Amino acid sequence: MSEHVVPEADFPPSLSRRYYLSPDQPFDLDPTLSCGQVFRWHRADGIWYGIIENEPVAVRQSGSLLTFSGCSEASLVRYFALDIDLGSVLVTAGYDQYLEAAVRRHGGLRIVRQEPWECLVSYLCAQNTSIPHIQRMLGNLCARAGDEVCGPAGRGYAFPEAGAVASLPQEEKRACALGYRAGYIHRTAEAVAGDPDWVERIRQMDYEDARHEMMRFPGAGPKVADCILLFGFEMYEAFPVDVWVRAIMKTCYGVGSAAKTLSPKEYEVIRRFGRDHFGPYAGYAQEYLFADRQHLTRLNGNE
DNA sequence: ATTTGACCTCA
DNA sequence: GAGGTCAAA
Repeated sequence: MSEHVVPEADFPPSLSRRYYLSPDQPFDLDPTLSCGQVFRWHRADGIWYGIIENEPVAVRQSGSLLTFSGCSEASLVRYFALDIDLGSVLVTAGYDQYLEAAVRRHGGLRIVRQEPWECLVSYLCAQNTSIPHIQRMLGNLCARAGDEVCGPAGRGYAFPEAGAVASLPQEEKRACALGYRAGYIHRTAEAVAGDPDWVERIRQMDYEDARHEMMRFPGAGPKVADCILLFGFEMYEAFPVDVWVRAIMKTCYGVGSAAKTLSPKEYEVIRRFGRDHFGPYAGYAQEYLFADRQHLTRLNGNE
């Protein structure tokens, strides 16, 4: 697994820094990093390894204590969104019985602040496949096109800039197991490399306009656009609808059809319901419902 | 304007 | 068939 951050010399790094969570600041590393919002973290012996701002980072949690190394406290707080008042977010998001059950089982899950470019590529990869495959694609891409980075927490690969992705030879891309997504990623990388201000432009738009703008990238449809705005741009009203969320919304809220495939029209109906029902933090509600999918899709909806 | 099938890869 | 998208009916 050389594409991941690995500790130097095969023994755990000394996690020299400490951060204490306050009692009114719920946070849990495990559900946050394993819920499927990020794909480049991995856990070994109770320690999570990943990259924040191009630096290898190691983090461990025991209760309210976070021990970590490789980045500053400010970077850690920012990345894991520890400055967000999760309690009031979830109250705002409409605390119904389903959300309550999901929060009970996955408490402390936070939406992390991903880099927009990495987030964009990640969700182009994420269409129509499984999480292990997504992890493999991104790991391959970083190992082949990203710079190697070292630090006190270990070593790994930075996520490659758009220019580096665009200029990665065709056969190298194929070897990343991107499949037909390679074409999307190549053309999107070219567009981004030639438009360095794209992030600032999106940031200045409201959610609906940003969504429209995101869908101009090849391979970015409604689902991908909503994921990037939610995970990469802090637009918490975004309500991505995948097959799981669709099933949950049907089972628990009676929204949507029984058709085999999810049409653009039905996507609109469900995301609008989500936004209206859960409010400006609908995306947070979506993450908790998604995290609890195996439970929620087994309900009969009549209780 | 809506619906259908192909698409890489891996399970 | 999968945590979709696109282009062609």
